[in-house]
Amino acid sequence: MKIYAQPDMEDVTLEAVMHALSDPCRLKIIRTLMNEEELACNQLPTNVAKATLSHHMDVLRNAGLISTRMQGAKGLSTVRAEEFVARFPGILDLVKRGD
Amino acid sequence: MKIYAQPDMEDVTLEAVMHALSDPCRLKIIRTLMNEEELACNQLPTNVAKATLSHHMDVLRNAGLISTRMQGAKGLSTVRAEEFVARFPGILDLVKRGD
DNA sequence: GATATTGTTCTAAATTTTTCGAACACTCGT
DNA sequence: ACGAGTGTTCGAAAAATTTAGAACAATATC
Repeated sequence: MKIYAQPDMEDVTLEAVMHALSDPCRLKIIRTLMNEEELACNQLPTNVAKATLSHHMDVLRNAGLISTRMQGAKGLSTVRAEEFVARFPGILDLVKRGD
Repeated sequence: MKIYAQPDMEDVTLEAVMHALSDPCRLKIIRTLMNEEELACNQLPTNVAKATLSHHMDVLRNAGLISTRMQGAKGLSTVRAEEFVARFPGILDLVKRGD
């Protein structure tokens, strides 16, 4: 069973966050997860191949934006909202607003 | 005399902002400009060639982050702090904090 | 056990970004 | 007018990102 490592929020850099959120596909993923609680990859609204999506999820994880837990064969992901907001206040509000 | 067009802040997208601030060189430029008021390109702390710097300044301008006015042969740039904060609250504070 | 589902990893191609040299235009000081 | 300084633009190389097909591992379902 795959264990997803997530960085300590302390270790996440603003640069990594900015990069993670500079891609339309990843932005869409985060926006979706902010509304829908916990979702598996195949519930996410993308048109990319699964290998590509897997990569995007990795970028988001490494930027401290999401955490993923395995439930059976599925990896359920959520936004690390509370922690993230504590470290980078403002960002998620802007993402949510989305304009 | 070169006139620098700057976008209406309304037209700036979050994605463009995120991209602009995802580069270490550009991040450093903004941080410097936040402390130093108005600076010409050659006052900025970079190790890149001038053509490269010119490109970075373009990216920052297009993301609504800076404006540039000509004074003689120099282009003096400043952060569009007030406008930018009004549209994207939180971001500049995080950039300034810089950790 | 056989088959489908879920998602990762490897490898590589396509695309985008970053970079810079050289040529150019403009301003300033002399 | 000349030379130095400032920065843009063109053209192209280098580097990083995005993308996906195929093989794979693990779980779930029948």
